[in-house]
Parts: sequence; C-alpha cells; structure tokens
Amino acid sequence: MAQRGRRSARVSGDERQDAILVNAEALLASRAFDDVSIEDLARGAGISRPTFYFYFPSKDAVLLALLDRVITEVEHRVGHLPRDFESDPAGAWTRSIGMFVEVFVSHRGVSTAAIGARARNDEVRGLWSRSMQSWVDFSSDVIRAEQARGAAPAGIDAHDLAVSLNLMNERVITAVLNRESPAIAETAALDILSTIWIRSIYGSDNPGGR
Amino acid sequence: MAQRGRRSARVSGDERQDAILVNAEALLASRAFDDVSIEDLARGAGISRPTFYFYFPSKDAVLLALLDRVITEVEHRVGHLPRDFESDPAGAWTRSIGMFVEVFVSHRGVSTAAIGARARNDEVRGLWSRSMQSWVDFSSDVIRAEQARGAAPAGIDAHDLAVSLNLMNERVITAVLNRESPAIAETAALDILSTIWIRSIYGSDNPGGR
DNA sequence: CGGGTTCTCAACATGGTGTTGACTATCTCA
DNA sequence: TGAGATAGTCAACACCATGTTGAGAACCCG
Repeated sequence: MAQRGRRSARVSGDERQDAILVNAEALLASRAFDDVSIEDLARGAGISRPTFYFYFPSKDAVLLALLDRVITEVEHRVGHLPRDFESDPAGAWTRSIGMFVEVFVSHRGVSTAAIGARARNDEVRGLWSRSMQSWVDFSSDVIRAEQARGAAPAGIDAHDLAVSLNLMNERVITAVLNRESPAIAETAALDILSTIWIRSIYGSDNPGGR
Repeated sequence: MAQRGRRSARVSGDERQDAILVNAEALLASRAFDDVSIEDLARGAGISRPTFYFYFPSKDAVLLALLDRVITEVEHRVGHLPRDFESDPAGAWTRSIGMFVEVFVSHRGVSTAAIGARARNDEVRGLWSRSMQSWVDFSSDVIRAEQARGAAPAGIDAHDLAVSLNLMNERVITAVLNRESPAIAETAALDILSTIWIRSIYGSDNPGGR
C-alpha cells in the first residue's frame, strides 16, 4: 500500500524507515500534524532532511504508512469478531463498536492526523474511504439480515443507515480523541453509540427481548 | 466577533473588505481552502497582497468572518423555527434538521473549509464549538422535556445523546457536501437523519402514535 | 579490487506567508 | 484654504517549510 522511495529491502535501510515511522507516531501523540516538520521527522530518526526523502516522498506518505498499519489492525480484529447477531444483537454491536473505539484511542495521534489530512490528500482519502466502505458493507449486510429475519423493522434503507451510523462513530470518536467541546466522556462513548445503533436499527432497546 | 485589521468604518474600505469576502466565498465554492492563496484573495478583490493585510490579519481571519455569517444565519433561523414538539415531534425534528442541511448546503465552500480549519485554528474551533454547544443545548433541552412528559424513554443521557446526534449530522452533511464515498444521496440525507434522531430519542418510528 | 547499488547530505531552488517603510488620497477643523 | 491626521496602497524584503540536485561515502558481490 504505502510505497517507499527505494527499490530493495536492505537491513539498515529498513531500520531507518521504521525509525522514521516510530518517531513520527511519537511526535503525533503530542503535536498536531501541521506542527511537525519534515526536519523534525528526519532529526528524530537520526538523519538529515534530504535523506528523509530517500525513504518517503513526503510527510503525507509517512502518515499514509502509519494509517495503513492502524487500518490493518482494525481489519484483522474485525475478522476475529464473534458474529452472534442472532443470539445477542445488542452485545454483538457493542463489541464491534468497542473494537473501533479501542483501536483509534490507542492510535490517537495517527487517527486525528489522518482524518485531518483526508481533506487535502487523495491517497489518505482513498485509503480511509476504502476501509470505511468495508465497515459500511459489513454493517449494512448485518442490518439487512436483521430486517430479513424480522428482528429489525424495515422502512429505512440499510445502506444509508449504515453509512450514517458509521460516520457518527467516526465523528464522535474524533471528538473524544481531540477532547473537543462539546463532546462526551470517553467512558460514556461506547454506551451511547451502541444505544443509538440499536435503537435506530431495531426501533427498540432490547432486540431479542431480554 | 470576527475582527478586522483597521479601526473605523469608512465607505470604500468597507466595500473592499466586502469584496474580499465575496471573492473568497466564490473561490471556496470551486477550490479547497488550501488551494486558495492570499494572492488569490487579494487579486480577486482588486488589491495587492500587502493591502490584503490591511483588511485581514490572515487567510484564516477571512474564513472566520465568513463562518460567522453562516452561523448567524443559522442562529437566526433556529430562533424562528416552530417548536411544536408536543403536537408533532417527528415533523418538528425534521424541520430543525432540514434547516441545518439547507444552510450548510447553500454555503458549501465555507462549511467545508471551516470544518477543515477547526483542527488548526483556535478561533475557528472556538466559534464552531460555541454554536455547536448552543444546538446541543437546544436539542438536549427538548429531549429532556420529551423524556419528562413520558413521550421518550429514559435510560439514556439526554446531553450525550444530543451531542452524538448533532455530531452525526455534522459529519453526514460534510460527507454529502464533499461528495465523499461512502456517503448518501443529498436527497436522502434529511430522511435518514430524521429517522435516526426519532428512533434514538423515542425508541419508535411514530412518537405521538399516528 | 572494481563496478554497481545503497545510502547520505550540503547547497540550492521555489513558493507562500507575513512585515516594513515610503508613498498617495482623503477628511477635518482652524 | 491649507496643515496635520488618518485611511489606504504596494514594492521590496525577510522568513520558513518543502522539495531537488549532484557529488560522494559505505557496502556488497563477483
């Protein structure tokens, strides 16, 4: 996904490349993306600015590589999620949403930088949009299945509902990560988001009726 | 709110100032904020770049002034909205949400630029956050009233619900404005958003039971 | 050891932002 | 009316971050 500026994979080169990424994520944990210069990325990895360009074509490319890792982690964890929507719909949705919250919280700097860069950078936008698409596909498949088996009322387009709920999650998580105001407490986020998902998918607080 | 770089209010100066704003909004309708230079803002208003600084201290200040206008328009229209939540809850929410959609769609460039600038600029963030706060206050007051009169189920914090739903609207409208993918059709947005608000506030599709 | 590839960086080029200082046009009040 | 203030204008400059070039050092493999 995220290309590098050189052809083969030599040892000390890979270590440098990795040092840049590690340093970049560390810097992003405390500063905004715009406040990190290429000079900072280079010096922190023990190289000069022009040498940085040997490893990455731009600052955005570093962010793209970091985002790629985060998204891979999410994809991996989505794949291992139990899909027990028929037996415990509320719990299943809550676990899925909780996984997203966890991953993005644990990569706060990268997440917020990537979301900010999306407006400016085609590749970041493309990568984000592809994964968003796959989460939307997953959610709308489940919603459609729930509607088909009569657990969820029809009367709303499953795809559009899935898009809106996923975008809500993205935005609410971002607000929490950035400590925006207004926002909600990090501890409350999962509970509120799940409730909104469940109420708006099932039209009720306890689908499956416990 | 949005300061200017000079002291009194003379005629030809105000016209210039206005020309900058008009030109800026026009440019933002077709280009991203980052792709508009101060040179562009100046030339389009018939002045040189240094003269621009006589009217505004920065590019962000222009955006702030434009955002201020948009928000004033929203506040004004919020004030004139019928508050018939008791007699027609679904309709009342739909009209409120529809008003936001209308205003932001009609100032597409400013809205998306402002949302992008929020991460970077304290004043834009502050202005946006203040108005967001007032919309959240409005919605949570209504939700609490609906819960108090028994129309909406309790079991969810009104404030947190209001924050999440308002953030969802912001994000979904942004996605529509930017023609992002995934997103939903502009024509479908109002319907979906209203349905989610109503289902998650009332736990039912037709509060008041029609 | 010799030719090729990896890796490095001083020095340069570019483009956008913001500043200075000198200048002109206009208003205001004696 | 005319002298001083105030509004308005911009060429030229300083600055900083990005990205490029080209020359060379380190290393590898035959």
